Amino acid sequence: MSESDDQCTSEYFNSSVVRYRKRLDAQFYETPCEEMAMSLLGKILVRRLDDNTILRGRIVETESYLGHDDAASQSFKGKITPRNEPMFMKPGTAYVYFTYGMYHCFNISSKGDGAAVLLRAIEPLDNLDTMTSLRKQYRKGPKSQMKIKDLCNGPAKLCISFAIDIKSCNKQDLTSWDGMWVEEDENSKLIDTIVCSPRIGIKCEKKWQDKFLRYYIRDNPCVSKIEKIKMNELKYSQIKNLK
DNA sequence: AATAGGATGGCCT
DNA sequence: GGCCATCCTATTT
Repeated sequence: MSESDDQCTSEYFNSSVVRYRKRLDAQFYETPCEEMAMSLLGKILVRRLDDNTILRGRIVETESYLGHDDAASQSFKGKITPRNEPMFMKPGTAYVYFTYGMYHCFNISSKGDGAAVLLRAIEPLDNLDTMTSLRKQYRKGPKSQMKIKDLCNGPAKLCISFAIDIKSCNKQDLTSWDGMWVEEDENSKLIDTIVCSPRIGIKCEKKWQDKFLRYYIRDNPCVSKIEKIKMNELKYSQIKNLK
């Protein structure tokens, strides 16, 4: 495999057959925010560290931030600041921001006026030892045992596990950068049900606080939080326009 | 199992 | 100066 091929695809093994996963391209990201958030479920996030270690995990939980009309969005009413500028950049641009004085959150810009999708949880797949090490070195005090499902089950946790921060990742183009990208995966077509719920941790006008703009794969153990009451459930095969 | 409070600093008004 | 798309630990039930 040539170096340029390596930037666009990766190989994996299944029943002794080498298959190739395709990097999601500009056409994939050229999609309205809510559809993109659902389409990203099941896809594979890939991160290449400076030492060439490749981290992989399956995206299992996302949230839509719709931009101009969305009271919970940092780009509400079209507000552009130095921080949220990537929300207005080309679909497929990484938007990483710093929050609560110590954490990062990772979004991908979508089609739409200042719209982006927040990645909230990932099922770790490759190089879990590196992810565990990154998480442990971030903590202070005694390092308690880390379960696999706890490595990336939250927006800030997945940033730590995947070494995603502003300096290294913000404003990068995921369709072309060799430090991080998202891959197609045939298993994403096998998702049975997507659960929709209100978004986590937002405080705004109730109308927008209550909207079902969070999406996760039902029954996946790596989702950040499961609500006690029954939420909207959508059959994956019946959702229109998924890529 | 559920809840409360502290950590910690950039951003925006 | 207040807010914040969070996480972790300790405490209570």
